[in-house]
Amino acid sequence: MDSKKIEKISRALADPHRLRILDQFRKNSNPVYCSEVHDVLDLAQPSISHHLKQLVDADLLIPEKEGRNLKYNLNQKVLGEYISFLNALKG
Amino acid sequence: MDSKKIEKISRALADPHRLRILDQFRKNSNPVYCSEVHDVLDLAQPSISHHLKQLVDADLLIPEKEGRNLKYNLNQKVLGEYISFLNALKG
DNA sequence: CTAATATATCGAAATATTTCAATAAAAGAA
DNA sequence: TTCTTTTATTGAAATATTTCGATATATTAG
Repeated sequence: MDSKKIEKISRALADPHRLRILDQFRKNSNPVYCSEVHDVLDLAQPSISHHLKQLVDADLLIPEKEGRNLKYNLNQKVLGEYISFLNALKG
Repeated sequence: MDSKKIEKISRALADPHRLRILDQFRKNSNPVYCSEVHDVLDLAQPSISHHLKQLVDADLLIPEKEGRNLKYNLNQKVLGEYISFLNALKG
């Protein structure tokens, strides 16, 4: 994983709302629905859309349409690669 | 490790210059001197000071004065806790 | 088709971050 | 003490991010 990608993932993780979104995956496990995120975050709809986009653009979440709804799966592969980078840094 | 700290560490990692600073630890191993960072980054001195401060404030680097100079050690404990958080998220 | 629901995009305001010149402070050298 | 070196702080400009109202798009229901 290159440095630009590490930076992007780190930035995606650097926000309290986005961390709460990710926390849903620990509580509910995959998948998490957009509407569930709406229930948990006290933000306007465009803001939630923005935050989910950051996570998808960082490849941390994989979106999938399901009719009118949108569900997200955690990208364990990318998360694992990010963790590997940090482990290598740790030495 | 609480959410605020995860956020702070993530933000500290979300910058190309700061990632290059951390890369020095992989190349040279501990400790890394402030002057070495200066040699590697093409930034004005106050900018380097700013970036090092972000890393220290996030507890990723532990500063130590050595005469006029300043050296930094990687905080492996905190880095390990951050990795643990990510592993728990990964599930 | 029309209405309702779910999500995305646009555009602008508010806020945060990055950068550097200027300056300050700390510490050793002369 | 005075000079030099090393790092930190201040203040301001440039840039990036977050937020939301308004609006657009997509999909299903009736």
